[in-house]
Amino acid sequence: MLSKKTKYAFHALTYLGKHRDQKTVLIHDISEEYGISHKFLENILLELRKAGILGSKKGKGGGYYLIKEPKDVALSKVIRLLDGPIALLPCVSLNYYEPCAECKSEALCGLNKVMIQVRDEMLNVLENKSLADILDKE
Amino acid sequence: MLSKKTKYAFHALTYLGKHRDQKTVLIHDISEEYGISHKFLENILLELRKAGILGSKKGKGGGYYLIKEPKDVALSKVIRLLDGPIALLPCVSLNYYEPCAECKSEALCGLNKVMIQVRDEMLNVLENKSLADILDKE
DNA sequence: TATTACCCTATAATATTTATAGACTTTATA
DNA sequence: TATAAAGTCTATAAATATTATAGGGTAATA
Repeated sequence: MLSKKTKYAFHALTYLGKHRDQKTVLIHDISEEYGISHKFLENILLELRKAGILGSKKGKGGGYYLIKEPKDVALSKVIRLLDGPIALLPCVSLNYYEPCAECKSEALCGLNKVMIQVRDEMLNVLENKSLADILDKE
Repeated sequence: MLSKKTKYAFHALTYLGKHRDQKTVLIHDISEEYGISHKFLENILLELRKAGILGSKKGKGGGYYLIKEPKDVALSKVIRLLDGPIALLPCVSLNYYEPCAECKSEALCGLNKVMIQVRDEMLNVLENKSLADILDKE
């Protein structure tokens, strides 16, 4: 399951996407809208900014804004950023690969093979759907 | 990511699948083979038994054995049993449905729609692949 | 009837996730 | 230029979930 962090990130991005006409949006406004702790959200937005998805402006009149086109923000990117691997096993993760501790041989592991399929099916959706697809439906 | 519990369950099932010729297999043998804590594994096997996947026999000469054909043990069943929902959001889970706390309207939620797609793609593999597919490759 | 091996519940240890705190920097504007 | 607004950053606390252990109970076998 996606963590709250990731869900909150999607909510924030949706809100920012809907308010692209404004120069900036306050953390406060987003946290109010979804009932998210201001400080918790702060950390999330910071990560999104460091990843180049959001921009920010300090000081009075400041806030956050989308720096990318919604269509260029793949859902997979957001999930990986906040939650880490999308794959169900570390040994089939493209971005966070690690061998499985108890596994003797990846080549001979039947689970490994199936989980590669699952991963690819998931990515097929998550890499090709973007913030734009979410915004469309709201 | 799958929990250790689920991974251990798959290992145990694989081991039991490979030793179907024997009447029973000791917890001990499985825990040795994969370096899993005996007691931890015990709880897992118990759950698999309660779910009707394994049978057991008490006393001397006892142990566990597969009660179903490997092809009839869908991977999705094992994951749901030990890990809970396969879906990435509670609001799109078929077996563990819950509304999302911060979500105002499921019908208007863009994430909801995409995550249904992801779930279906995952299930497309996990419902149709079984223990038999894992055994094949080992 | 002694021994083996699973049954079951409770609890402890650890790790992860979620949330909070507080001091700091930048910016607008009165 | 003083003040208040708003994001920055790091640390830590609280809550929750996962992983592991403990120990007595029950059934089967020889």
